[in-house]
Amino acid sequence: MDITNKLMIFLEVVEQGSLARAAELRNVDRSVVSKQLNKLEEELGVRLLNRSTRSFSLTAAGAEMVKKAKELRLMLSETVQIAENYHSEPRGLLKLTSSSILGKRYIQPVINDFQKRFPQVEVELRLEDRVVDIVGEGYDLAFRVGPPRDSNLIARPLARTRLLILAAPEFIQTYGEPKTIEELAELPAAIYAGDSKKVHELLHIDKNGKEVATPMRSVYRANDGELLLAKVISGTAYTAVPAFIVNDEIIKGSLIPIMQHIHLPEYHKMNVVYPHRGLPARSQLFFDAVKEYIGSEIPIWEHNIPGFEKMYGHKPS
Amino acid sequence: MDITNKLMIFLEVVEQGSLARAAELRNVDRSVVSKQLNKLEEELGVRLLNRSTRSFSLTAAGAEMVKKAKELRLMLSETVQIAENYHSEPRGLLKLTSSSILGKRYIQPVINDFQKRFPQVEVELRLEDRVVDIVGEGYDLAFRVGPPRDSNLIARPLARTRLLILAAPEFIQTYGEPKTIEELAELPAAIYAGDSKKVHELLHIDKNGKEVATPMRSVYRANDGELLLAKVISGTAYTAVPAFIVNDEIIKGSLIPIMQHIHLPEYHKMNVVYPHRGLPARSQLFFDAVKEYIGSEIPIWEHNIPGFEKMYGHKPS
DNA sequence: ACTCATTAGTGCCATAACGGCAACAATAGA
DNA sequence: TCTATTGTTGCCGTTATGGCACTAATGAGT
Repeated sequence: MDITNKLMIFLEVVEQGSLARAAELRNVDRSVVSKQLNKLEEELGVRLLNRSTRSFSLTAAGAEMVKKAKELRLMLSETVQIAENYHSEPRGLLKLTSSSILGKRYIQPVINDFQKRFPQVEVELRLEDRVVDIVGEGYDLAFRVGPPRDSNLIARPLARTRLLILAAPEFIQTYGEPKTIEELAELPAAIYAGDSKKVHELLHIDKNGKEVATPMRSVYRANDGELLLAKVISGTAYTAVPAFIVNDEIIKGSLIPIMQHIHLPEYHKMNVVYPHRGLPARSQLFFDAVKEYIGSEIPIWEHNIPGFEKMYGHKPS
Repeated sequence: MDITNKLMIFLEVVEQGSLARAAELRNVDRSVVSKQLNKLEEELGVRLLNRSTRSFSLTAAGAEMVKKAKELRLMLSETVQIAENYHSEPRGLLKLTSSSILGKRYIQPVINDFQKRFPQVEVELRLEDRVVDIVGEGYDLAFRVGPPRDSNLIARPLARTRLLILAAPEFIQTYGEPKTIEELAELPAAIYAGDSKKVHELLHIDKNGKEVATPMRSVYRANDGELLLAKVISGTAYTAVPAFIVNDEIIKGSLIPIMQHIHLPEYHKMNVVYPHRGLPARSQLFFDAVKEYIGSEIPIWEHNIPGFEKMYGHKPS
């Protein structure tokens, strides 16, 4: 193992905050990281990290070396990228992350065909509803709703996602169908509560064209869309969710879009996020495959909602 | 061995023009280079070189990869440089090249003291009168007379070198002392003939201030200054040489500066040449040590030529 | 066209480096 | 004070490296 790889290990230790986590990330023993770090410092003749068993700090040399190592990593990935540009067939590992539903419904179904077309590509799909470190954990693509939080990442739109408000027929029988926002606000709600966001207010556009936030009376929270739908189907709450969460519930009559007359603002787009320009071919091809699967005009999930175009004040595309 | 080192091997093959020469440079078996190159191509999934047993050509990918590899090499050396800046003591190998006389007379004598001061520095001094590839052969410093041929190299002046015309007393007894350039031109001459330059004409500045080249009647050529002096001491030829070649011959009376009244132009400076800015500490320190040894005003070799300041129309410093 | 010196490639094998395991010391939080 | 976790290091099995020997290819010289 030579100096560049050792520098990459060093960089990962710094970025992950511990040798142990860097080792876990690399799927190697902690001793490997410890020994290679020691060797690096010996080779360079300078201490990079002051470390104890629970923490470390960068030396001045280490801080400067971190910058250099980042440049090296970028350059190395550009180098590999150059080679990949000459590949007749895409190859290598494609490491993807997305939220649970996104992954199961809209990514997983694409993979088999994709791998038939490109048998030399290995795909790893990890469903993470938490905020992940896309760069640090080595993802090629991350599928997300909303803009990325890290401005160093690049986001490319995949599809629009629009909200709708759902209730079960039994819920309506029990509470009556609400006609105004005020009436809705009094009803029990199931809301999404993920690591990074909670939807505890409903935004709508009033008659004057202003965005108004109305608190929802939360009786249930979950970080999984399917859990939310299950609660709503049980007839004990309504929910406001993006359309991609809906499967065939509306078609089957298990769920009914309610308050269709109100004007909801456009929700965040679904994006693909990745670390830097110049996607490997396999990433670009997979992105294209998912986009084709979802549909570039009307997303596939909107086909599960008859008449969706006319609801909630949506403008036709 | 991982990808960076393999890329460095690839680059060296390209720069050296053959696997065999790259192997020689690295002091490894040819099979090592062959195997690592093949591995690199396998890892990148692209052919970099089309090769036969006698030649190779770069593929398009290879050409692009060469550029990248050069950037990587530069970045790696900057990385090592950063570390070296933090060394409390200079350390590592200092690889030097110079011509034979330069090395023996003005570099070798500096090394012991230098290594007493900096015991962690290993010095390799190679005497090469041929043109060497400073970058390709991994030299830290090259000691040269005259400007470097490669504009990517940096030259820092070390000392002035001035010519003088020497003959033995016996030569003068045999041929008489020449009084004009024309008379000199008729006499047998020993001339320097290295790989890169031959001194077969004598330049002088005439009464009108113009540089005039006068052919020398060569009866002897050598690529070593000491060989030239030996021939001149034998009384069978005169020579025109830079002053640093002279040892104690003039003081002992074995050689006499002749034609002192003519005006010789300033000769090339002695330079230290190195590949790029940001010398490692040990290089800078060695440069300083040699400069101090030679003398920053009047070079040490001029002390072997009494009255040299007043000869050949030299302007005082 | 032939010969020859040199180069590139590859199988085999000894050696060195790598990576994992286990044990231990250090440490931060409870 | 205790405990869980982290970083370090000795030891050992595995893997990669590097060298040797051999072979095929090739360009220069005759």
